[in-house]
Amino acid sequence: MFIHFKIPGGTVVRLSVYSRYLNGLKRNGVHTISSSEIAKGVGVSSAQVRKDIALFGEFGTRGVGYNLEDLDKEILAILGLDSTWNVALVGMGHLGCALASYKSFKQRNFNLTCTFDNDPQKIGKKINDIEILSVERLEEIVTQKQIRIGVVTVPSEVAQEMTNLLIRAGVQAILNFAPTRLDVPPEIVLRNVDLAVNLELFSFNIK
Amino acid sequence: MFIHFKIPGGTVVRLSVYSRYLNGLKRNGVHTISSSEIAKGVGVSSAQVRKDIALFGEFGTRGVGYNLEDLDKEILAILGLDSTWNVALVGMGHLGCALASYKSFKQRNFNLTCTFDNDPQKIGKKINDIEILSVERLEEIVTQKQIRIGVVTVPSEVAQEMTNLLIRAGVQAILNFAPTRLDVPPEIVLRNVDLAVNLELFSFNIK
DNA sequence: TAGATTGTTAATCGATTAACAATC
DNA sequence: TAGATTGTTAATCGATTAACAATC
Repeated sequence: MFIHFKIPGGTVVRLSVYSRYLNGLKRNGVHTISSSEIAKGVGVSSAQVRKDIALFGEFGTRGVGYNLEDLDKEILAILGLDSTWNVALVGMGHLGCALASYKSFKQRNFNLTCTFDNDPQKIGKKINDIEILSVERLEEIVTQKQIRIGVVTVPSEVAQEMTNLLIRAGVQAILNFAPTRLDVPPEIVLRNVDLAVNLELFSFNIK
Repeated sequence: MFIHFKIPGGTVVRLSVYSRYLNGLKRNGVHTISSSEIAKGVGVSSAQVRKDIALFGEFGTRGVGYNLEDLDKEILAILGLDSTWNVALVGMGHLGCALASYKSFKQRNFNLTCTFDNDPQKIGKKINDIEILSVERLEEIVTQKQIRIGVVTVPSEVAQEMTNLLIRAGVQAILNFAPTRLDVPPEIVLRNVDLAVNLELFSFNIK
């Protein structure tokens, strides 16, 4: 699929939401679903649903709706979830362990291939069947396994260093949980998950 | 401060970012800062910085810039971070423990007052000086301590049940990490942190 | 006064919503 | 044919950017 125009960021987030909603429905033997049913299920307008989907092609039938299974497959393909993605995780503290045991990842075709830490106490142990390896071997192994996505759950002080290692090993996207600004070359896709910001939106809203 | 017009959601997120940037600067003895310096520091346009700030009042001096300390205090007050917020956390698995040890919360005036779990093995233990209590006591204690913010880090199956308990106990805002849609009354502020969505944005972007 | 930078208005841009022709 | 629902266009809404008068 070649998309040569700009897709709004919001559309991609919503497609991800639609996708999980459709996944949850499938087992009930439903075969057809309308944009307004999806809209109701996830809390957006039906026009929004149709617009988001129609950006990528004509997947529905006028007067009828969308075939559930087809639509599900199409959206998975749009999101790139029709093939497996290998992921490397650096920093096996509490947050790293939490992510390593997170079942939704595997369900959605993300394969946590290897995890790293620098604590000799942790190296060699297994979390969820994945061995914790020494960061000394990070570059070698991530390169060798051609991993394209890295997750950084180390303390802020070493986050940049670990990021550099991941980039040298060839990852293209980095999900950063350390509360610090990372410097990455423009071709690397960086997303920061800031847990503090969520609470600050609350204090603003309910103060 | 009474704000009687609508504040864009993006503005609040950016104020939170400006605030942490200003906090990081203070020690260097800088007294004045311009919108373009802030803009450069956090990666937005200077017009955006001025617009965001000016929504709440005239905090700068034309021809000069903003007084660093004053601006810092004003933004903290806007975000409601000039007073302490008590927070209750339900579910002391890996993610709960990770959040309980997260230092930025305390730094930003969020006080993790109590944590709950239903595992007898965990109840009574301490994480970061905070005792883990039985969920049976949740309603009683959250009510008594007048806690207004709840964080849900339990498995999806019990997330709604724990949410109901928190709401009955009087919390006004809920931060949900369980990958499930929660039903809450309209007056409750709900935010969902979806860890899977971040990876799906990657697979879309780099596929 | 000349230089700098805010606060604000107007212009631009982009995203959402409404409406409806096309079509099953 | 009548009823339903998509795909798409046009209208609306909101947020960002550009520009500049006000002011130190």
